[in-house]
Amino acid sequence: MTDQPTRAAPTSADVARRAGVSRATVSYVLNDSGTARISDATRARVLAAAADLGYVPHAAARSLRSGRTRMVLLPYPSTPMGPLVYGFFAALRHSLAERGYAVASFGGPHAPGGLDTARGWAELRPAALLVADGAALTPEGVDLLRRSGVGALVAFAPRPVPGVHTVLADQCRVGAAAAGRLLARGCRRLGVVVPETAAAQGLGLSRLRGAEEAAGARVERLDLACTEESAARLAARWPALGLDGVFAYNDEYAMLLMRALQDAGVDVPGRTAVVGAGDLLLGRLLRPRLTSVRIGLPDASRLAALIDELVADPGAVPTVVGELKIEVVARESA
Amino acid sequence: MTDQPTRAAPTSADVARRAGVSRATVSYVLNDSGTARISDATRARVLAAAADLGYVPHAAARSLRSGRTRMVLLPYPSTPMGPLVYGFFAALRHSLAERGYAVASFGGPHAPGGLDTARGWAELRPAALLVADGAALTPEGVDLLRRSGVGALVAFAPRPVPGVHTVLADQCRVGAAAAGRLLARGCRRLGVVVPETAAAQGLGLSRLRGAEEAAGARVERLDLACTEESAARLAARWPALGLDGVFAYNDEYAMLLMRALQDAGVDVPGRTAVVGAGDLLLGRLLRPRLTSVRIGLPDASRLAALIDELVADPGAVPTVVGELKIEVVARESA
DNA sequence: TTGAAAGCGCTACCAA
DNA sequence: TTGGTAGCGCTTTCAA
Repeated sequence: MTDQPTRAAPTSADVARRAGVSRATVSYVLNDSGTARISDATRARVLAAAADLGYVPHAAARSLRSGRTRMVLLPYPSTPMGPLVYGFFAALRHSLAERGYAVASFGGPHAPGGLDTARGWAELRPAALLVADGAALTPEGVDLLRRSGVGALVAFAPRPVPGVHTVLADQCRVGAAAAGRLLARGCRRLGVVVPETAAAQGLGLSRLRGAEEAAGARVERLDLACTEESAARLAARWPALGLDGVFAYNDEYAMLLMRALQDAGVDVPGRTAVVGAGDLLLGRLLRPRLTSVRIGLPDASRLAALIDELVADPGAVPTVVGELKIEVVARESA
Repeated sequence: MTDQPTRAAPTSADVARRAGVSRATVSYVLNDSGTARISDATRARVLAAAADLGYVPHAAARSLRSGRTRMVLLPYPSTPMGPLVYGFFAALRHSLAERGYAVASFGGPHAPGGLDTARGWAELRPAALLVADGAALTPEGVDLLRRSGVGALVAFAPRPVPGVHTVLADQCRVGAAAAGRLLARGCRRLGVVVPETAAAQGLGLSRLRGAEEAAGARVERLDLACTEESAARLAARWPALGLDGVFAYNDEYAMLLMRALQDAGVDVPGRTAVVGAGDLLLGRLLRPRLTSVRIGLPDASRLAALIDELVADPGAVPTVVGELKIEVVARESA
């Protein structure tokens, strides 16, 4: 411990005392309040005092008193974020910051979307909440959040969530689009990769289901970990599997699998066609160039505008406010 | 139920009224306070009332009253996060959550590390602050944060930051290690890629400087955008550049450049050796396999433990608390 | 075992 | 143009 006296953080009362004015005046000056007109001399004294003391307003006190927050909560999804989602989050942070919101991402290893999680979000009394993983939102959770004063409640979910503005994001459609492409190319026996990572498995299973719905019983589930060894093992089984088309979950797994198949002497796409998802740059750098399912997320600035409106008018009736654009980008691998 | 629950969020006073007890009792029950012993009957009544009303405590009010927070602030760095940093952040969130902290990531388009940014962080009165981009932390900013009560102040920075527990993270060393590898292989004229993206340029220039310090004047700066076109343009100039070794900023840029060089008929590593950074899985999938600079981040759980200690004893003298482990993973490309 | 009451730091209404 | 002041919702000491 240093022998320096630990000075407590200065409060607005300290600033007022130093400037020789009241706390109200300090508040007026520091918030540039239009209601009260402060003389330039007083204003300067207050500002100087605040700067001298290194005054920093207390966000919790402010929001407690004012009853509202300019915070948008953007919890981390339970599935690992790829560059796609990460880029979207960054763009959204940017757009919302332009509108004067602070975007906060929280995320622990909690069960996503459950009542406890919803309570944890509600405790922060955010102005808006955007849930990437909206399927897990329960009606009780939605009710809790609404009653706690969350103005804008937006979720990505496969189907409309009652009481919530929903962006339709059905991962099945990704699998269906991939399977559709493979079937159109004449593939008869399809494989679909499901990541072994627990966190990514939910997404993988949704995509698998979509492929099954599109291709019927001609689909084989392929569990794959994100390692060269796992891919090599899968590739070694390939002749026995007898698959002529595979949807590899996403572009990264596709790169992993394609490399293993090529190393095992399986011609792509001649013997087996491969489809990825995400349409990342890396797919265009592979040889053969990777056919991929493009996943078009909503426009971040438009979503920010929507959130802004909903915060201003929290009574708006929840509707479907957007949808993922799913399309196959055909290249050489399938 | 005699009356409809109000639209406004119920407070602990509402719970107290419904349970027929005082607000103090409600607080005791809901916080499992050891100081006061509450009869089981009362406890049950309070819990039932809270559940009925959908009571959610108000985090701001709680932290205002108690004067402390269990929040660790982990602002987004100004440089775009790769999978390396993202994974580290996720692990840290996990470790800190185990210790009862909520990790919050904020990030707007603020000037990183400036005084305004520091004030923005200080307003939240976090228990701890971990700055990835510590070089921009000014002494005034550090002072402000300290005085606002931040217990643990930890930063990643190229050199020790006064008043801050620093993890030494000098990006020059990445460039130096790459250049060292290339020189050891006998390369005479080196290129170093600097990303054109504004956000990544700072990191790129640091790595370039490190390479220059290691290799003297034999280094050529190569600006490259993250697109195939940009890479093709660079590759077309390659014969004129006369370089026999290149450090490509990171593994992704290395993949991009290597593909362009190969398409332009430049043999890798025969004609030009290529080194990446980050040691991602994708480097092992490329042919030739990518030589890469591994960047070992600190152990997340150890860092979480340190933060926990510092929160408990905020007077601890700031020291260097760790260092990036930089090592070259030699493969085929260099 | 429970209740009354004093604030935490701040904003905003109402007087002066 | 400025000051007094009443709370926002919560925790916690002290009394009952």
